[in-house]
Amino acid sequence: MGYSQEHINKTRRKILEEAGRLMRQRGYHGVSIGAIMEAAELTHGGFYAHFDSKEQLFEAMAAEDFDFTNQVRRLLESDKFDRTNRAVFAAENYLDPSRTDKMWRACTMAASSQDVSRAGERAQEGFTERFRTLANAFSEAMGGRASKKRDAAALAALATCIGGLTLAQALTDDELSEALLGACLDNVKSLAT
Amino acid sequence: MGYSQEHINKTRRKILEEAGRLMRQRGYHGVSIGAIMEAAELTHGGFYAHFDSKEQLFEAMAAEDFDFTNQVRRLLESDKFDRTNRAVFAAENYLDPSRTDKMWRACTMAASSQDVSRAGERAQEGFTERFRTLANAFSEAMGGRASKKRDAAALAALATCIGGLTLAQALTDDELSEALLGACLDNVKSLAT
DNA sequence: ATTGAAATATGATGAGCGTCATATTCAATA
DNA sequence: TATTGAATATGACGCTCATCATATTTCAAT
Repeated sequence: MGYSQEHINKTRRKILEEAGRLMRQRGYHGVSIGAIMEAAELTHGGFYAHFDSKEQLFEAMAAEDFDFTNQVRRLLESDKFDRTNRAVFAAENYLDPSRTDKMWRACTMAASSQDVSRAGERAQEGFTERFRTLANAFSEAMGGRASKKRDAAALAALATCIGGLTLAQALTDDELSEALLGACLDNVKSLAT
Repeated sequence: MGYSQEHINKTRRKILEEAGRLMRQRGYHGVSIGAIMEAAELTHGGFYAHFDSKEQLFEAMAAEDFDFTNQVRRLLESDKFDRTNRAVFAAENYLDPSRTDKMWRACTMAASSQDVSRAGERAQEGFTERFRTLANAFSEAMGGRASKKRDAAALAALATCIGGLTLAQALTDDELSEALLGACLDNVKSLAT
């Protein structure tokens, strides 16, 4: 009876993807349920068949999130690039100046972390778990053997990348923006070796 | 006739301060004009005697901003601390774990940069100018003589500090949070020498 | 003391919001 | 094919919001 589980999952995922895209772009309070459902090619009322509330949607988005952050993590974990330092390769990818484009707000950490810090504990917990996973992947993708020191370097590198991209997206001066991204990349390079 | 210029200026500044505090804490869309004016001990209608719109208020806040960022900049520029590296001293101050407290969202760069990146060009211009000033002050507070390399190191250090604090504020795990701040500080130390 | 322009307060408007009650449509099952 | 429970659509609710028109208060200049 009713729709197939596959269709339901697909719809839920579509809503999550559009919600993520719009919330990264316009912020949590800058997007309405109606706008999200419209982007998912549904009507506003049906939303509550998939989520209990807007807040719960944000929690799911912060935790699952089909976004660029996860792409980077997969890149870090892939063993296709082990010839050289994978962490540096990922950072080069991440700090690409074209990411500064307003339409390219693809990384939740660089676009919505401040919304997360204002959200409830559940959203923060999901975000924290994702961050921890990313930090581990980053550390393992760096040079040298596993150590507290390497973990710390990975944390600093992450902060540099995410902070750099966040700030670059807020600057109007393209020259300054690119200088910032370049400086961040250099910093990651020296941290990774 | 009417109120003294001093009183007007004081009121305008009070509104700006409360707006800054509330917007850093709850986000641009999370605060109403009414809430801001109430915090400034005025009523909502009088707002438009001081600002044309909410957007213009945000522009003024991003540009002037009586916040912790400016305190840090003044610390960087002060020559009271020239015995050792002022940049490291400022970073130690900035990356204090107690800043993670939700009530302590004092730095515009670590609390509102994502709102700025979603705002109009005027707000971004003011923010950019403030960032540039801060970056220059940071570079001058670092070890070694002036150079492009030192400027780049200052940019990376800024991204690390601001990114680190932003992320730490979004994490629920205090241990991870402190490890992150510590790793960022270590990174700034090595960048500053 | 009077004045008057500007700051502040009051109240209203129209739009948009999250949520929910209800109706309709769908497709897997019997 | 008929049934049925869930997904989706429609429409409405109460509320909050930014903004503005209007009234009131303030106090420096006269």
